[in-house]
Amino acid sequence: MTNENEDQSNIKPKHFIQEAIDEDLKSGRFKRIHTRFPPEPNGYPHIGHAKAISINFEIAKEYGGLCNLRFDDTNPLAEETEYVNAIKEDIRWLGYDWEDREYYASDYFEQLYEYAVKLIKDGKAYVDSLSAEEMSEYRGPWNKPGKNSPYRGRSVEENLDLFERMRKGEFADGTHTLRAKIDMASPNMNLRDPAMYRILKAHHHRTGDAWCIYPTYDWAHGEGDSIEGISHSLCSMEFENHRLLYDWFVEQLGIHHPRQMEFSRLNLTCTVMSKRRLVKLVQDRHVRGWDDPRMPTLRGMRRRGYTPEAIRHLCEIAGVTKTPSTLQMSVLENCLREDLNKRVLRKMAVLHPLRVVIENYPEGKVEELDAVNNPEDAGAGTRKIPFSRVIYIEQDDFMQHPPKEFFRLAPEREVRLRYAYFIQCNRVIQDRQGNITELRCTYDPETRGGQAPDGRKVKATIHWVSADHAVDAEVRLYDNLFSKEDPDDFPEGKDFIVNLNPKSLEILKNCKLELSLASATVGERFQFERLGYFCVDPDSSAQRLVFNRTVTLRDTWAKTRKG
RNA sequence: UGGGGUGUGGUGUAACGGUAGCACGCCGGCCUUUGGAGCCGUUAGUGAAGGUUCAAAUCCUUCCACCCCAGCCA
Repeated sequence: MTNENEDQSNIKPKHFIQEAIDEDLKSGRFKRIHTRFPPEPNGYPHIGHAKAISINFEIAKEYGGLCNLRFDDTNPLAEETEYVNAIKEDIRWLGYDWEDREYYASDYFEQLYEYAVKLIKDGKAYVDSLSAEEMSEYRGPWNKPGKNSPYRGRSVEENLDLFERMRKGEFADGTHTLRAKIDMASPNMNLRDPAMYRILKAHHHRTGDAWCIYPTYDWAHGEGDSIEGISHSLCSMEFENHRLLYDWFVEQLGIHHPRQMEFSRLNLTCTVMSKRRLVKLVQDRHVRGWDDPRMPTLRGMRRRGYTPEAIRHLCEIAGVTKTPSTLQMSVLENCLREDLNKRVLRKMAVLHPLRVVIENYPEGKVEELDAVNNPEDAGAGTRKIPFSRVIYIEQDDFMQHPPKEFFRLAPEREVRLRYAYFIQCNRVIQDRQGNITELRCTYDPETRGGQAPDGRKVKATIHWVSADHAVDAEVRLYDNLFSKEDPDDFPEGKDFIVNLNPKSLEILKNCKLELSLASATVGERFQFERLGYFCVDPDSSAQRLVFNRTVTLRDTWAKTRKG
């Protein structure tokens, strides 16, 4: 039982769409809330789409309403069944469910045709026979009114006849269009007699060859919303200019009138979101494909190891506003770490192995040491890890001539091997080029488990893997795809490709993992202690494990090292 | 150039005429068998100029900046 005055600070403020919905419910404009997510099946969803998905589904949930999935498939030239499947898969992965409400704009083609006939009969639509170029000329520029098409005055009968023959396929592509008769002088370009149908003798992914005229977005979208009984049609800001037209169509038809509201899209630093740019990255092989772990596509992020929870949380904290904005990648990374830290098992893995021989440890001896699976979750328990005379540590964890802020292993210095013993470095072995190839150390048998009975402290704890028990693996390290926060900030005469981060992918082939990782399965996520979060890539086989680094741990040492 | 929209610390977001708050980042400290996590603290903001008011991020006026629109794309 909570007291209403108890803690006002925990009440989440409502965004402008929620406030509008509250009013609409209060005024009786709508009795219940029904939203929809309306993707065009012409590409793979990315994190920007995740925001639209989450807004629509979350609002429906919050108000006890429903959210439909509706494919906006009015352009057969761009759309494919492969994409509808991909979109469904990604929405489900994000954690949203449209139940049996999977609709298609193409479900409404017949109804739309009848609506169009009604508008023609009412004298509100006409068949135009201007070419695309002519139509553009007649439309005029922003600051001057357009001119009426010479065909604007056709009789209802002639329009009806022509429109029917358009449907029958009597005319070639592009020879006629059906246009709404609104106002060629409107300052809003969308109202200058917008096209409603174009002739397109193209195969549609669902209706096949049944149609050779296809409705435009403006003509189909609001009507689809209306047919489905949508209350709030939420879309991104670029459709704000279309709202007058949206309203005009449903008003003329006298059908259920949903309320369109616009919010600004989600942008992220160091990546690109536009379809055109994403296609270029894939086509020109700057990435391996749509599911490349560096891509902002949901399949890319999934492969990288992102959790749906982290993505949903990002959408939540990004907020819903009309302000154009770009979130910093660190916000996403923080959402991810927050989520992964709580639930993921810790393992030890050495990415850049440096061989260490513990000279006073008996040859052939193996001990099983206890390690904590997740310090954030006592229920995750412990595991045994093998320790022996030869181990690998991270190359970065040793410095021959350490600066004073470095407190890992160095000559004559003692550190703790996590969950094992204190070791001290006695000798550095180098090859002819001066590369450090091996360390000779001694351990203190009294420090088993990591504590010295004499109370002696060490300044660092480092991770390690027993050489004889190590699992070999490939690890792929990812960094931002673009090195510039804004990839579109490029010199004149160049394009965004110049801002690609040359170090966005680094492949390590000789990594040593703790034994228990041998049975890891594709998609499983772990924290490699002191390094970051990693997940098993589908490229893994029984012979060879492949891990992706999802995100690093926060690394304050790396920061002081640079600064 | 016409229309539509948006301006709050570096970034994102609160405030609905009454103490400019939160998150990420940054910087510093505590703690630590992960230089992780956690905890504490610092820094920094109302696009500009006028006006109304006891009081303005909020209301009014003017200006400035940025985004969207001239597809038979969505």
